[in-house]
Amino acid sequence: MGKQPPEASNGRLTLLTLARDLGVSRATVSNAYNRPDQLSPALRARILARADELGFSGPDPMARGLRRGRVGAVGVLVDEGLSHAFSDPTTVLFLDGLARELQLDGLGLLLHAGRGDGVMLRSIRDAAVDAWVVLSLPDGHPAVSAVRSRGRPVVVLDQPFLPGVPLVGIDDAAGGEAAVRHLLGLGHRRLAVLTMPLQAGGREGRADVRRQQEATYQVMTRRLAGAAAAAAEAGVSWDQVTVVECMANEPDAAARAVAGLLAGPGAPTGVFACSDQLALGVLRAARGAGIRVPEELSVVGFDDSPPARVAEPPLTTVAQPLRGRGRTVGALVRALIRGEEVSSPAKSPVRLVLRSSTGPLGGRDRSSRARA
Amino acid sequence: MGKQPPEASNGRLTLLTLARDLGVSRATVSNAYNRPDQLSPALRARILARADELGFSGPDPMARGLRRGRVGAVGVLVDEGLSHAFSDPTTVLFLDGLARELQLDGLGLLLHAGRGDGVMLRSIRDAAVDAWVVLSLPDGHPAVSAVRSRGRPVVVLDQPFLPGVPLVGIDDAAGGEAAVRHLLGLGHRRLAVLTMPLQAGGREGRADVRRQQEATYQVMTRRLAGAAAAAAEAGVSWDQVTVVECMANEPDAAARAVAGLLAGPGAPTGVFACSDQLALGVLRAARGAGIRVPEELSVVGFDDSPPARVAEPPLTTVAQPLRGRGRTVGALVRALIRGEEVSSPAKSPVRLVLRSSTGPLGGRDRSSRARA
DNA sequence: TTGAAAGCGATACCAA
DNA sequence: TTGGTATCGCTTTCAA
Repeated sequence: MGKQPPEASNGRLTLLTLARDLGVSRATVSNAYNRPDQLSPALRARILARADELGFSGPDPMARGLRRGRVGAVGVLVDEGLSHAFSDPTTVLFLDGLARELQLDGLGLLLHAGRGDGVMLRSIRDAAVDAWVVLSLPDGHPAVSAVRSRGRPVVVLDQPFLPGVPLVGIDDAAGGEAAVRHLLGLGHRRLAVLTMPLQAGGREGRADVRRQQEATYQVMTRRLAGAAAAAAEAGVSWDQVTVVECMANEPDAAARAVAGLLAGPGAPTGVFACSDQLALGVLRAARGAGIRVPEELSVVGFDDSPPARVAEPPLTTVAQPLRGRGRTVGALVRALIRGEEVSSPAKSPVRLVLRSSTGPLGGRDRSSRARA
Repeated sequence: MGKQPPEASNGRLTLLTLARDLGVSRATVSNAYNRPDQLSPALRARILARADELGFSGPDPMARGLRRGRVGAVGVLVDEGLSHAFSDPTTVLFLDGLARELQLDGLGLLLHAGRGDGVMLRSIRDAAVDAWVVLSLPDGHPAVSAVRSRGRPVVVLDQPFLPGVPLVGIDDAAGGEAAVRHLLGLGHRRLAVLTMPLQAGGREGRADVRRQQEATYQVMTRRLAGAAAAAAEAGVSWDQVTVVECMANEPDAAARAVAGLLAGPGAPTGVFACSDQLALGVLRAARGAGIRVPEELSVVGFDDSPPARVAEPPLTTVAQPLRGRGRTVGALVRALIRGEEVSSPAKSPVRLVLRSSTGPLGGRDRSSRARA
């Protein structure tokens, strides 16, 4: 007796408390929860029943986690605040796919949002997780190195590229190229490209080539490169293409950013927005300015998110698998946690979906466009 | 020596490894991380620097969690899938407020979504969290009891009511009442009320009084009760009010649910939708049917979510603090984790926000409404 | 099928 | 200011 731990000295219920109560060893109780095959069904039932009576809800997750080396949670790093992230249907669908896949192994999602300030870094350092998912963060985001130093598996969505870390991405360049080629094919020559923030803390307005090259969001770099390639192919100089950066990946930001552009002289007749969110903003701005789409203005989006389908008019856009990428990332994470080696899967192909937000140049009456 | 643990036998880096390397005790290293005031700045700097060199990213969260009895995470229970939950701006803003508040104590959010199936219950049982937030779940949702039995603090948003568990809610009845009274005040007598699902797994279509009473989403019960009270006050029998239940709290579901209603004879001239999401669906359906709002149809929403402001026309709606409720819940959770006693705060007041989706009966030409 | 004992890695007393 | 030591609650060989 003397050697035995004090009887629930704590008041808290533990495996041991329960074992004592039932007159069995803790190992047996543990097995009742973790290895049903290691004891008789009858005994197991008795244990579980008694546990329920006593209000014992199973082994303490922390202790079990320490012992087993796994907690059953995956940390997810998202840019900016939660409301920012979740206001983007693209992210939401990704997370949904990810959550579903991870649930297969009973893994939960631990969200970490922020710009990489001290608080965020601390909470990354202290988070009890088995692996990490980096959700499209810019180069140099402090959270990324914080996560890497934790020494657990990491999977990156889209960006940043990290040597030795599996990355799930798409062919962004091909997407940008397809979008712009489509506009050019319709006869448009006065083009504008709308980008999400090119660096942490976006800047609104024209982005010159230098700003484009300094982008820390590689996804943007690649889509722009694709767009430029398509332009070059058609003999359109990239300098003639107006590249406008938005403050955020939100319709409002895009609407604000293009308002002046659409109204001015020499306004573009074709716009490639690097996300559907931005494209929706362009549609809104056009509507506000009385510009008809697609008769007077063609708009191409990117993502093929649900709102693209119900937009007015429905958006021509570059489709990428949204929920599917979540599942892909989830599968990689699961494999890594199991200790398997994995490498980045091939980039998902993209596909231009034609809807009614694009049309031939001068498809109808363009005179109403004359203003000022 | 003999008694000392093996030298990093594991290969893994621990406090002890580092302590040995530096020739100090583990307590000192621990203090370097957790109690800077317990050692000289110089020593602390030396320890941290060496840790960085060695790639030691701080104390193991699980071990620390076990020892301290806290992990630094809060479990959040949401209905249905993540994509469902996040497609509702109301939820997103709530989570944003919650996350911000919890971040003050370095607490992360561990998401648990689902209908309460075995997988969800298991992951609740195994989740390492310090407290729980229940996000508007119906009575009898299995996850709720799973969470309670975990014996950690719980805070409920809106529903279900649990004795002894703090709940943050609003005056739903007053909201419903204000909405319907407003419609009645404008002269509307042919009314319809649109509800979110009344039970887990909604049903689309007319909800008779019995169905209304059997609702397991108490929030709906209360809003309907408020609406009924306003009707009674104006001498309108509740039987004359068409109550339609939607399959989900989404515009599409609402649009589907009311399509027939708006077209038919004796169509309502005033609709109270129990959420902005639903109200947006009504606007869409009306537009699709060529019914002008507010000239031919008045629509009141609930929540005052961001889309309500930019809707066409902007929605008259019952405003409730969205992000603010997240902060409130977060503050309660923090207090509970600190071991303080808390009780439910007073219900937030609601306030009817008048915009342009409502107007007097027959405000303009109603003849165009004649059909069939 | 069951039980005893050895850690998992860290924290927080209490001495020194 | 620093170091020893008990303990947090559980899982998992290994014997019985």
